[in-house]
Amino acid sequence: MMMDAAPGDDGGESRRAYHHGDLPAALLAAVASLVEEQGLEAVTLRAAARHAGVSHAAPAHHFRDKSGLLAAFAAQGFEAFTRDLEQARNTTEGTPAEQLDAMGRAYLAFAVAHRPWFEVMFRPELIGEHRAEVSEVGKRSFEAVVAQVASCLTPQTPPEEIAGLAMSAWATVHGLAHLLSAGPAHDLQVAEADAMTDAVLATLLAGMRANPRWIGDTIPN
Amino acid sequence: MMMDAAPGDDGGESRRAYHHGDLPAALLAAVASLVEEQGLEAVTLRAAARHAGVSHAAPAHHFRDKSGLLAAFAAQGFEAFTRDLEQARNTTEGTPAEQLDAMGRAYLAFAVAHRPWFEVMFRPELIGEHRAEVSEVGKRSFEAVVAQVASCLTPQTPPEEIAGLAMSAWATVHGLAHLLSAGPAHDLQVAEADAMTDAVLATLLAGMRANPRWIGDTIPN
DNA sequence: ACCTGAACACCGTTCAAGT
DNA sequence: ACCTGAACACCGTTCAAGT
Repeated sequence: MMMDAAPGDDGGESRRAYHHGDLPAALLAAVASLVEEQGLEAVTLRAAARHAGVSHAAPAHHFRDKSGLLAAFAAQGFEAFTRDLEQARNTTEGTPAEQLDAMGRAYLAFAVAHRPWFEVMFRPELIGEHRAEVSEVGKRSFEAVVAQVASCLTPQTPPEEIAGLAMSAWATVHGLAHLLSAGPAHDLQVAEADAMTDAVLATLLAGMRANPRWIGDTIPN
Repeated sequence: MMMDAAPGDDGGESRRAYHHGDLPAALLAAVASLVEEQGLEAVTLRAAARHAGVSHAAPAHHFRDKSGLLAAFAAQGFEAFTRDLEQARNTTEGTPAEQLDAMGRAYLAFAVAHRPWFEVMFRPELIGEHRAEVSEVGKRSFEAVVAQVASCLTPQTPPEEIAGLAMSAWATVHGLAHLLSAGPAHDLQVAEADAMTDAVLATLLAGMRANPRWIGDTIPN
């Protein structure tokens, strides 16, 4: 309430809606709070509509179906994710390897801090036919990692080799993130999470350092 | 039909049931074929009951609720999984490192060949309150990996260090498995899967070899 | 003990009808 | 254009009643 709407300019297809300034945004916010408070299973179209104060049929006018709503939610997540990854790199002064390490920790921090987001982002069956729009933004996250891995390698490194090492980094951190999320069910103590993170990142970086193309420990001039 | 039931001995709590010799087993088989044919979303208690030829209320007499049925399904999965991992080690002659590599490939093969099983096994929210029974068997899978990692390290290696390296191996392979499953949604070409597997396992083993405790490349006497 | 049928409170989706 | 209300076919779960 008390939104400072742009006074003059409220042009053609702007979002002045029936009950809200922006029902799509209200529904996405509803998804976020539902998933935060009651878990992913509690996210239903009807509950989101209730949360936004509209009828259960209203969401259909903005998202084709439930997976459309979740796809939009996942896309938002990937944008925040990419932002976190890039910020971790940009605020870390030091070697490319140290920046890559920081990105790995940012990855894990995101997975822990925004578990539901993370879950939707990597569960393609939830977004059904809407994969295209999500993989668009998801690719940008992956490219951020690839770029950093590339900066740890000699400029002549062929793309397939960069991709292989980037995949190593991505898979390692992603797997740890997944296990730390699902882990409590399999007796992985969260108390050990920090020690595990250090150990896993150390092994990953040691493996990358073994590559003859590695130059990640020298700050580029 | 035409089951060779034990002729004499069909003692007290044996599974001679109403319509089936074993409705619980029939329901688990129904879950397997449902998930195989139509995906995990198609798995409902009612559909499983239909598949088994019983009323929709029948499953409640054998599994407390839907998550109970899925927990039993996941437990079956972990047993098969452990079997595959141990078989990969036992049928690989060579260094401990080569056996570990074989286990990693068995892990990935399982995830690809039994994607739905794999999915249920590592989605704790699906099994709800029944985590205990699943983590019981799940722990055995993890222990198989830990044991093999331990055999790649000097006997004096402290348990925390073994755990850290085992977690590296587990997380790396698990992450790759997860990405290869969810990957098609994020433009990871399956065509590259084999190359990625080789690259990721090579980096993992290189990282483990960098550890001063490593003795995995010599066949124990 | 094992299973059924009806009942209840929820879903997602569709569609005529309202403004 | 945007939203509602009713309707439809599905769920999971419970529970009296049957054998």
